[in-house]
Amino acid sequence: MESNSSQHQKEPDTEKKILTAAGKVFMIKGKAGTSMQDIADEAGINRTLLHYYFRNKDKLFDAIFDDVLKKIFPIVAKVFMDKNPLFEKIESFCILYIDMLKDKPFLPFFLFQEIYINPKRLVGMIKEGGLDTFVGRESMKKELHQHGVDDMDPRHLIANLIGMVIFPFVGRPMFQKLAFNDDQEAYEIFLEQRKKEVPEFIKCALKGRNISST
Amino acid sequence: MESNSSQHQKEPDTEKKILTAAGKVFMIKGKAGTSMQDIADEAGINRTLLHYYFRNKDKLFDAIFDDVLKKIFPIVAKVFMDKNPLFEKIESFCILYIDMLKDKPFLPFFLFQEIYINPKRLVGMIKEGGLDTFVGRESMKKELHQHGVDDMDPRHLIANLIGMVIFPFVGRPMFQKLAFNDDQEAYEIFLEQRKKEVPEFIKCALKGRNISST
DNA sequence: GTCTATATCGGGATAGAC
DNA sequence: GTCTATCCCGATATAGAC
Repeated sequence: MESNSSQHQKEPDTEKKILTAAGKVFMIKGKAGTSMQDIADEAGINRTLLHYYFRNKDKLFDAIFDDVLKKIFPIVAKVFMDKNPLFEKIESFCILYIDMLKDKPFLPFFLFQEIYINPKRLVGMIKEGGLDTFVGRESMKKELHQHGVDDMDPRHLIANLIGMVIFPFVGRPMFQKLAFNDDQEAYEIFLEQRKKEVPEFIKCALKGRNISST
Repeated sequence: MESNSSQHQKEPDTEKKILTAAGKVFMIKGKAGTSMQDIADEAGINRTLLHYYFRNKDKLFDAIFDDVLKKIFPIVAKVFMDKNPLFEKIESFCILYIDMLKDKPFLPFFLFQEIYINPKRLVGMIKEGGLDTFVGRESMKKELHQHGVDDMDPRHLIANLIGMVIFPFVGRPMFQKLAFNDDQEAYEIFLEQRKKEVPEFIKCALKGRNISST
């Protein structure tokens, strides 16, 4: 019988509520800028419960950070590991990544910031993720060659791709204000458009480059 | 005579040292993550001097932030305001921006973060900068038209441009590790290459798009 | 598991001597 | 202008009652 637990709120899962709240607040305010109280407020619970479940702030942050990595790595890896044709990979990357960022816009931000401050994390991260060296670069070069592009380091292509996808999210407040007069709705549409716009841009760039060199 | 000041270290300018140190530390650790002691250590001075010169942490941060804005705005504005041909604007933007970021790699980071946390700043910022509404968009559309591109919102072009330029800096630790096996030197070269690579990529993209639609 | 009360510490800020 | 000493508060963290 668990009828006696009815008074205890029987919250669907306090731990889960904490993780959700912490993820949200940490992402926006950063680790240092976030207090345990902030998280407790966001979760609607007592502050000391955070310690009960996660011992201390560091541990809680780590839990969030690991979680974030688990979500983002498979997506990034897709571009390098997949066996699909180049443009298909790029397209699916854009869709996946943009959808994820719509859900968690601060994610790249959060990631990059923490790694800047604490680069050690990167080492363990990579070993766990099994991305020890950068596989797939040679194969990408080959793919570019098949499209008639021989004079481009694939890493430039990767940087271009990721940069184009990420920017509207990390720079959102500024860009939305300056370029969209703070029209939220228009910006949402813009973000959605980029799922097609970015792959198209890349496709044209590679095609244009190809033609120019013949 | 100022011979009597010889004991006093006669520092070339304490205030300047503070600004330099604060700029560095704030950018890397963020406002919340930086303590006054951190800055004092970086500057090699006593902590209370920071208060003597800037009263409190907020004021010191504001001084840094304003300074950053003054540097970055003219560069960004250049893309929209200039009367040069489109590709020249893009090229000079890339060179200016990349050179600046080589000097202050955390700058976009720092900017975006602060604006995310404190969007109010944006308002005052824009009014000071005189960028009230987004001028230059129509003229950009015209320019694109001259290049045979009619089906592209110039804002996508802007987002692409800025994203491509910024990413290698904000994502540096991760990207350098994953794509360059942490080879610092190779990465510097890569960054330098992007001054040509990005404009070239854009040029080809627009050309490719143009041809495809004819 | 959840709460209240409390210990402890670090960081911001000021006063005042030099 | 620069330093030491000190105040104060906010935030982490723990102990212990329920």
